[in-house]
Amino acid sequence: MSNLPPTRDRLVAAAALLFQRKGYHGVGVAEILEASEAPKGSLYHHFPNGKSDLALAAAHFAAQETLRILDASFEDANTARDGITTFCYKLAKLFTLHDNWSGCPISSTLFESPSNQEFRLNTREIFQEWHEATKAHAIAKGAEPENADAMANALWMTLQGAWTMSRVRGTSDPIKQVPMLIFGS
Amino acid sequence: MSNLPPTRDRLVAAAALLFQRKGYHGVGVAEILEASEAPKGSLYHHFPNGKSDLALAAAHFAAQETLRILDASFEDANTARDGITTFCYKLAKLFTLHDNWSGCPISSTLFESPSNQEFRLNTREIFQEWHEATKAHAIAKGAEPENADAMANALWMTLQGAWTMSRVRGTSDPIKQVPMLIFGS
Amino acid sequence: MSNLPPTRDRLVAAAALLFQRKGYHGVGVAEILEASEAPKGSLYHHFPNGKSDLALAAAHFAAQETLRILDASFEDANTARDGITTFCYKLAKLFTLHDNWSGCPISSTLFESPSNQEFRLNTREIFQEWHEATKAHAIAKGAEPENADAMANALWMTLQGAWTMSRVRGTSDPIKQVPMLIFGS
Amino acid sequence: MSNLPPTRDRLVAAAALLFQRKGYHGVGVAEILEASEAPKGSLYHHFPNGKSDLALAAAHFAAQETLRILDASFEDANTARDGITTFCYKLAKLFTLHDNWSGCPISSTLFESPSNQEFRLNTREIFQEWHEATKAHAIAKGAEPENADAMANALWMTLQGAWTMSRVRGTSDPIKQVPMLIFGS
DNA sequence: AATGAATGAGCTTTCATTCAT
DNA sequence: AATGAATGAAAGCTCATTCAT
Repeated sequence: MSNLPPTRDRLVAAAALLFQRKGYHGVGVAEILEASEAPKGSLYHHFPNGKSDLALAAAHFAAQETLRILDASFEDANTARDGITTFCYKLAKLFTLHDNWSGCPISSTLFESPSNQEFRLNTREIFQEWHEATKAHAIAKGAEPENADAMANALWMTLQGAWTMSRVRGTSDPIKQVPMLIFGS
Repeated sequence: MSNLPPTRDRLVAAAALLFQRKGYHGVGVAEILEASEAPKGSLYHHFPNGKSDLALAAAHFAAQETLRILDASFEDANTARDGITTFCYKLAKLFTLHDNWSGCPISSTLFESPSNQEFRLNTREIFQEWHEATKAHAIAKGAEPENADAMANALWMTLQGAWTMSRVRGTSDPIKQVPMLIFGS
Repeated sequence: MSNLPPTRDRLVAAAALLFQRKGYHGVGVAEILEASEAPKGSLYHHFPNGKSDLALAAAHFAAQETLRILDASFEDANTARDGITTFCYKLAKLFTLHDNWSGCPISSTLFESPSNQEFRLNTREIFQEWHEATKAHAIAKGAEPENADAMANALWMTLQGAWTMSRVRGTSDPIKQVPMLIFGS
Repeated sequence: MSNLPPTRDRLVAAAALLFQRKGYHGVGVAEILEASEAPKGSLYHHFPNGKSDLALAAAHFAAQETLRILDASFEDANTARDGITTFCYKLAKLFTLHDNWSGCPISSTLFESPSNQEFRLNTREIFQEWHEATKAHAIAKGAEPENADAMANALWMTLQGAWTMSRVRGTSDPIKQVPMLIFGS
């Protein structure tokens, strides 16, 4: 009867997309329910703590997606710089696909209220994973460990700024500028 | 003759602070009213379109504050790098004063605003002003125009990322790293 | 199986009564909620568009009630005039029961509705039903089709005026005058 | 400097028009102020009791206008029927000019809430004036006093219904039907 | 595992009015 | 006679969540 993925998965995927575009407080549960074609009562069946549980699941889901893109970017790369450059161009393409609006999937989803310590901790954990993965890829492509660490740090910091700037300017150009900013022209 | 009625000013200042910390949707009008000690009906007298109007006014107010800090940072600077470094340290200090939480006063305030289009227009305008002011200061301190432009671009992009990272990590370290990231160690 | 949830029914019945007496803008949702002993959130569960949706439902509910009174009035009538006269007296009695105030249940409810266009569509539909039912009854009691049509037209137009006049004068006399006005003394 | 009528007159005229179209509760004081280009604070200068005072003034203003139209209609009439027919056609024309929407200027303005005894009394008074004027005109054109009284009664009752029906159907036809309904074809 | 009606606190906004000048 | 800023009660509505089935 249904080729759709299970309800839980649909909820997570829809939530990830919506939170990334409109922020945690900018999306209502009703909107997520409608977008995922999930029945009204099922959210609290799968996520007993409701919206915040769902946001955490959505953030971790999006984090994995991002890691997959990172891995793919380094697959055929000769150098760390190559891998990072490919990664940024893939993100730029995604940004354009998402109507030139969606930002960092994690900070958009989990980061609107200072009082939520759990959100902050999850964000740190995810950013740490991203950092480690990037560093490992750089080392695998021949970078010195110390250098690889600085590179990963510069990448993710600059990328955060680029996501913001791309949203403001309505173009993916800032995201594409990231490699130049961190490696020099 | 040019001094606005205090109520309006109080509303704008309170809104700027709150939006910067909690985001547009994270702050209710009741909270702003309470913080500014303004009666409920006054908001709509001064800002007929309500919360979104107030957010715009708050963003422009915060933008001017930021410009003042920039100007002060360059006052006693010998070089462009000096001025930018001082500016980042002043922002880092402010960040710490604000409970290690508040981010870019503009994107925090306007990012989740109902209308993306209006947000973009106003934010671009403000960022453009910041860019031009920075560039002018750099040139005044002896930088080549072309170089000054690149410097301003790198500053504001990296700073956006640093604001986000500082919020995530709960420390002003990322903001302090900005000069190193854009000028090299 | 076909009995709607009581909450929805209570809302509609209470709204019909209140709108008929005080008009669309003269009744607040809080008043309807209180009269129907329904919790605040239920209204928007059953009527997603809120007050205006409820007013439409209330108008259609009241229209059916009115049709039932019309049918009952013609049940034991020998002639069309008899049926119409009985109908007017029944309405006059209801008017008195309702504190000499309530007017046409449809125009009272929908006249000030936000959208003139939607009001017109729904009111025309209801008035058409009333007209057809009246005409059919008249024919069933032996009236010529052409004559029955004119009779129905005269009845409903005059009755509208009588409802207004009765409200102004605070007495059901104008409603009782209707048969005389349309048939002659 | 200004060819505009005095502020008070502009307020009354604007209010009369707006109330006639949207009802007492359907019009806010802000809307009236804007339509009459009156300064914000002047309403309570001219009408110490505010909106309700203004509505009474607007109703009496509209009542005089209507009387003027009635007088004009009888000026060149040979019979009472002629005068009434002309009057109805003039009103039908006005109805069309007012976007096929505005109803009886008095009941629209003063008649939305049962609790307002003052409004009800003023409406009765105005309707009485209309009735007397009509009766006097009919007698002047040769009608028997008793007949003239019945005629006036039928006119105003049917006209109230016709105003409602015209609004519902979006055409002035019901108003034009009035003479036929009260005099026969 | 799944459902949709029910819930009431809280939201932004509109309202007619009052005040100081 | 005239002004516009100030006012807070009340408006309609949205929200994330809970409940009975």
